[in-house]
Amino acid sequence: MSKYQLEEIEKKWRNVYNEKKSYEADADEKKEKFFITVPVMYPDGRLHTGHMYTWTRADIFARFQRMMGKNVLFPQGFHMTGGPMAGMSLRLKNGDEAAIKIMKDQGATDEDIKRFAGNPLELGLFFGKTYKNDFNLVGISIDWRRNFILSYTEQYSKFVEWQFRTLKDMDYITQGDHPVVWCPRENTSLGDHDRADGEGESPMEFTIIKFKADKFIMPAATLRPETIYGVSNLWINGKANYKKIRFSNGEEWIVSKEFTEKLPFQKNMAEKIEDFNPSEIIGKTAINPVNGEEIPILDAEFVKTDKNTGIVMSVPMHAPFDYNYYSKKKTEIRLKEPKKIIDVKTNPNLMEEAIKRFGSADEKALENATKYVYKTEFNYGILNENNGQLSGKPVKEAKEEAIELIKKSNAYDNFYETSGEVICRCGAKGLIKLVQNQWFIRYSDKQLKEKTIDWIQKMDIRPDEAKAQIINAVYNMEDKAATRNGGLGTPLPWDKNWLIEPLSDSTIYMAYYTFSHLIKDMEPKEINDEMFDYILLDKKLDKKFPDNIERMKKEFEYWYPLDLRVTAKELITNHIAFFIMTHIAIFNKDKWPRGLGINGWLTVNGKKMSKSKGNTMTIDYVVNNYGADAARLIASASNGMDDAEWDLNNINGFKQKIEFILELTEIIDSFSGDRKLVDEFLWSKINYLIENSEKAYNLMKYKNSLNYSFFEFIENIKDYIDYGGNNKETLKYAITVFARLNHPLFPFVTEEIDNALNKGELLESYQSWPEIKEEQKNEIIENEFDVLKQTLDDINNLLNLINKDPKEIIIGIAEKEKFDIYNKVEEITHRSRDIKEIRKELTINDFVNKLLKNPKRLPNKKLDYELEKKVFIESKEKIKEKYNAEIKIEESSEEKAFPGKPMIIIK
RNA sequence: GCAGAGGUAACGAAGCGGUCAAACGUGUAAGGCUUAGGACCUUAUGGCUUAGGCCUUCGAGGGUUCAAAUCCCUCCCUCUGCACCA
Repeated sequence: MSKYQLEEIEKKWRNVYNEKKSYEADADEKKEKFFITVPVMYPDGRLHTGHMYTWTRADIFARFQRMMGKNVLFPQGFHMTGGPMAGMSLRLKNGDEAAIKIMKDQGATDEDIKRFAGNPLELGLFFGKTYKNDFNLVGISIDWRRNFILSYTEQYSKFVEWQFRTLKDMDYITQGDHPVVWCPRENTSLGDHDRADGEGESPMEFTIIKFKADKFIMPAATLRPETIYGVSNLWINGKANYKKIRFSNGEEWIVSKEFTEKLPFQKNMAEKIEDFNPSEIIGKTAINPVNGEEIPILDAEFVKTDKNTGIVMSVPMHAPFDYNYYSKKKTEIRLKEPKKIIDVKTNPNLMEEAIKRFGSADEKALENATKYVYKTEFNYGILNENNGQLSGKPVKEAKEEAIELIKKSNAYDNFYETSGEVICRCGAKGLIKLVQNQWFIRYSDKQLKEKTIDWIQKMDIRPDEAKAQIINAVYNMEDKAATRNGGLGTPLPWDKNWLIEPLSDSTIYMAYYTFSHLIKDMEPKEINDEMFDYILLDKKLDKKFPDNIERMKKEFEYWYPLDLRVTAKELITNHIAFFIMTHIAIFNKDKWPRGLGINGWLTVNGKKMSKSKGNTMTIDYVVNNYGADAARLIASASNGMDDAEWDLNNINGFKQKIEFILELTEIIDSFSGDRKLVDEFLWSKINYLIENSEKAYNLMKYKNSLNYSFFEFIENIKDYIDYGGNNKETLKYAITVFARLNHPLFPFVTEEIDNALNKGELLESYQSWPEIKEEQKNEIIENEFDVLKQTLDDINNLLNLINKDPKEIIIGIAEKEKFDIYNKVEEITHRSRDIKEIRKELTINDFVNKLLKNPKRLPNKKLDYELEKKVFIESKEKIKEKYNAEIKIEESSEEKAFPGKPMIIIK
């Protein structure tokens, strides 16, 4: 009959925790506080165990801190700002079958789906509810009173407005144009997650150089304006559709038909668009705006019209495509020798070399050659004497100056294209829209960066490796577009056409948790900036605030700053950086965040657990089948930022060991022996285990904590019994400590065990973490029991070798003199490991020679002659039982009897 | 491409100058228990070895050191982020 009735146990303690409101925390000046958060969730689908990973890790820390006697606040909010939920709602409204199936698979009824279709918020509220259930099931210790929803909770929107006005007052907000990948059909920006294809592609800026030809302008698009002095001709595709467009300033451009369709997304509308036949201009000349040179306009089929303007400037000596086609043309008509304008010292004939190496037979070959030439020239090229004002500049630095030059000649413009093809989920091809008058947060601010990096150096970051990454992220930070025009969110207070986007309205909301349960009762219109200035920035105002606001201030003052923010590694370069920087920008120094915990993914068979891979398990499934405590094993799957492999096989071993402890708890009264050496051994070990698990918990290295607090702990209890330990007090103490060390990991079953033995208070409710007792530590005893263990191993080995049942086993302990020499050498090793030096301090004999034979294996732990003997004598009965043979323990002067390695004779 | 983090036995993962053939877990194998299977217990799990021994290993190659998985250099491979997107 199984002792581990996990369902009953977990239900029982879940109820107790609920009744006692164990997770609800309020300001209490008498207790030290600890404030921990995990980022808000976007409730657009059911949670699975992969999500659980981060929250369980945070919860373990929260419980650990409670046991250290701290008043712990662990709140959790949701957010519904942004696009995807609105997108899903829209898809449901359009009757998209795939979308409907996704919802149904996650437990939504037809009724629900109808509701979602009209209102994305309904969808969020629906899943939000399931999240609360799932969290409670697993025992995530959240204070739900403080839950709120970004930016659906009206009071919170007031907070965000305050945040943005404050940033604006501090001059951290600017306005400007900004290119984004855009879906022309859905009329919205296309984030990576909204794309059917082309993840990771981004806007790429091309320079447009306006070449005059007749009365027209031939706008050539290029990534390399610095090659302007090397232009030999322009290319136009004689077989493609071109248009002539006129702008309000009177300029007339010749461009591809496709370009005219993209143009409105980035520039002012053309006044007039007419068809244009490229043959009208082929063979005529254009003027290089920088040096006035006349160059021919030539026909080329390779010119693609769906990229850029459809007009290409040709630099044969530095672009393999141009080189290839120009060479061919040269045999048809008379053309000038192209000019070489970039020198690379190590590769004087770079172009020939590239063509030879990659070939010129097809596009692929030419593309590879192009990559090679561009890269080499960019890194090592110098503009030679043919470059007018640019002569002598390294290619790396010439681009900006070339653009200046082109601007001066009134020939500059620019255009954005996607860096690769992007397809929207709706099927439309993505393009670049230049969003105008976009609002930015100035994260590029140098002083702010410096202050932030300074602070990050001082923060507690777990694991340590994450620190460099975060500093790097801040260092490279650019201005962040903070608004968007679609989806859900809080309108920007001074420009209500814009909504504040999700990564910008979620940088300091942790402060809101401290009073979210109080502000909930206020009418949004009662809430104003003055009040937030007073609560959050401690601005002394000539004004008396009502009691509720004083209470909010008190909560904020008590709980803030945030002690630990726990999140997965992919948020480092965006959310985490924004979060720290905004805190530093807005708050006083004593409110800046103190710590971070970063983790990797949860993987199954090496693949990230995610819905799209179909390798997930829902929370309720895991809890119902394996129990909440076992489900929490997830959190100990890894120590740091590396991905953590989740293996259900681990659960069996866990359960079995728990049962062992539960059984021991039940029969605890049957242990009635006196205290012996082996008791001292276990007491000493327990201190070692407490120390190490505490260290591991503090670093959030839960894989290590599990090792110490669980596996090694049980091994030691087993050893204790194996070596003849039989004392009730010792075992009771051991199991009590065991329960407590494991409580953060497995709250329910450990509460049960502790309660059965001690009938005390809840482990969550007072300083229940076991103390380390220095006076119980005894290194030599631990060493001598290692000797015992090692000796038993050796006996096993020998028995395997000789393969017979032993009648008698003689264990010969070395003489006291040998121990003295051994310990002396051990002591000397701390000063010197030079064999010659050690020899000087000893009288040489055979034993000393043997001891010093291998410099790698010098004595390294203290031993004790009396103890070694006693350990074996005390365990004699147990050894006898084990091997079913006569056991003789005696002193031996044989060579084989070594301190820490008794002689073994098997008869 | 740029930036950061990693590569340890069948797998996950500790160790981060000497106690290292390498914790711990999982898997696998043998024996025990059981009518049987599962679960459980014991033992083994780099190679060789009929008395506790020897040899070869910590991505690859060099180097520093009496001593390197651990420190330094070069190379190869994997993961993460690159922003308006949750």
